[in-house]
Amino acid sequence: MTTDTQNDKPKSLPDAKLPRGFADRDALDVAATERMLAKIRETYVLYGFDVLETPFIEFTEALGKFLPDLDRPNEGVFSFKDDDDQWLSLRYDLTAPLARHVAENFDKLPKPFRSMRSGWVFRNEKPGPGRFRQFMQCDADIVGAGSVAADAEMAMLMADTLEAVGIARGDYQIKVNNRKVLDGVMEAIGLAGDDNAGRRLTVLRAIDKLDKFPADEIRKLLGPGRKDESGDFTKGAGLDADAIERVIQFTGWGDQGAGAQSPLGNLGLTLANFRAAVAGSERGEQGCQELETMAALFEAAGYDTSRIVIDPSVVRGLEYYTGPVFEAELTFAVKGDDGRPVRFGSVAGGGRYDGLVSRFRGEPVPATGFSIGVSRLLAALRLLGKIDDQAATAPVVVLVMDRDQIAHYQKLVAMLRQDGLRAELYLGDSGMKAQMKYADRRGARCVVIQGSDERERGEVLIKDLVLGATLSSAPDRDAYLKAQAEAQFAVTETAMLDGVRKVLARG
RNA sequence: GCAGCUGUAGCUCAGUUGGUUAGAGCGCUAGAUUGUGGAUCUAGAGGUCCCCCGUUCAAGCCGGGGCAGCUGUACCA
Repeated sequence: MTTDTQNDKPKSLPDAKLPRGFADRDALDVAATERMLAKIRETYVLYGFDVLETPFIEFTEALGKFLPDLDRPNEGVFSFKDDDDQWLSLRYDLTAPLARHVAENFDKLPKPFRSMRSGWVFRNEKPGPGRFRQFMQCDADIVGAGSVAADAEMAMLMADTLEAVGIARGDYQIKVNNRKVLDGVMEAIGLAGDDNAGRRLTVLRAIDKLDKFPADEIRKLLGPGRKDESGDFTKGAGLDADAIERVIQFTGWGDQGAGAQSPLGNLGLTLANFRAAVAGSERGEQGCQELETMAALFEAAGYDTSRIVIDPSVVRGLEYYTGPVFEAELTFAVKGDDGRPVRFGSVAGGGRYDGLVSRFRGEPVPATGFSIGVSRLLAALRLLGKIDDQAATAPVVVLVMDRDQIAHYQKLVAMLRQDGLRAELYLGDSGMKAQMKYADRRGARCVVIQGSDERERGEVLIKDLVLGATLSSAPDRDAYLKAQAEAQFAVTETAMLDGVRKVLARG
């Protein structure tokens, strides 16, 4: 705000640019997003969820994102101080606001409470491909249902929703795991207790990277650590060889029929692996039991392993998930503009978070839900060419040949609009050639031209720009004009609507 | 955050061992075409060589420090 700095460089103009991670969205983007959102919402509604809308801004405290031991919000969250010195934040997901809403209105709400929300969320962190600082999510959650039947329903809804937006069966996979199983594995390798909390996190993070790195790289992360290709070093969990192999074994690497790199079709074998890995852990056994129940529900509802699988590499966020977790991934390769494969990560994810509402209320309130990354899903589908970017019907452009006749041109435009045709008058200052160029850029199918000759005869000239474009290879000027005559024709003003419609109907 | 790489026209990039007026292609604007976009030809506009400091008679080029972007990695509700 210092005017001094501005005085130093009086001639410097502000850079017209956006902070990274933010993007403008044009008419095509907006239309495609709205179409996709409509399909997602329709599916959620079918499952009985009610729409809820919450504000972009909440008390930072309500979102629960203060830095540990600091009187300051987490750096990943956009935050500012209000007049009354309270920290406010832009929401970074749609789950924390739901927890606040439920806690605030607990007595009024029917329970279990089925809620869906969609909208922009904000994260102050480094963006990447398919990763923005403002992006759209669409959530569905059930609060007040502790049974894994609710979790199973979430996984099935994820599958149905992805199919509703046009992803074919087989092109996606819903992966399910259970945090209790992971906790059990930690116990089994001797990482129980508060002392080992840090190492447990490191191990879980390493497991989470199974779909990113080969098994040997994971071994390094579980053991001493790993260098990336730029030579940067990541500290490992420091497990001994035995424990490393137990973890790797749990994930199913090297085993047939289970694990991230093996076919996931055999749920029985996967579960058997899990049971072996958590042997001796009560919590781990409970997790296995839950997964088994869910698997039975999937089967009964007709969701086979081509849609929903149990996958040990799914970890999800480390902060609040307490039971089943799920994640949706696209299973086909996506190539970027440069032809290199793009890693998109999961397009949807969620799980059981029994602690989130009880944070506000001292009593246990079970909840489960998931979130679809609408922006990311759209970006992936666009790269695949699966978004039919049908432009909004391009306008008919009425050219201005004689400036003193603007009123009359306006009248022609009004006639088109009254007939329901998207139409506009050229409002710039340039000559006819530039006006044609303008119409071309607008993607207009045709233009309406009226010079003094036509006006005297009470006619307009309608030019088909698409047809006109195909006649560019005329050998000489005469042939060019002659060919052009086929692409443009004169009609009386009263027949203008029919003429324009005729051209538009040419497709 | 950490590491590596890269910053020259709107875009993609050349630019010699440091040397005078920094170039190309594409794009843009206009003319050739009584009043016609896309092709061809011609002309024109457009630059703080990322910023600052230093070395030098002389820096787009060399040195130091910033900043920004890209990639990897970390974190990710």
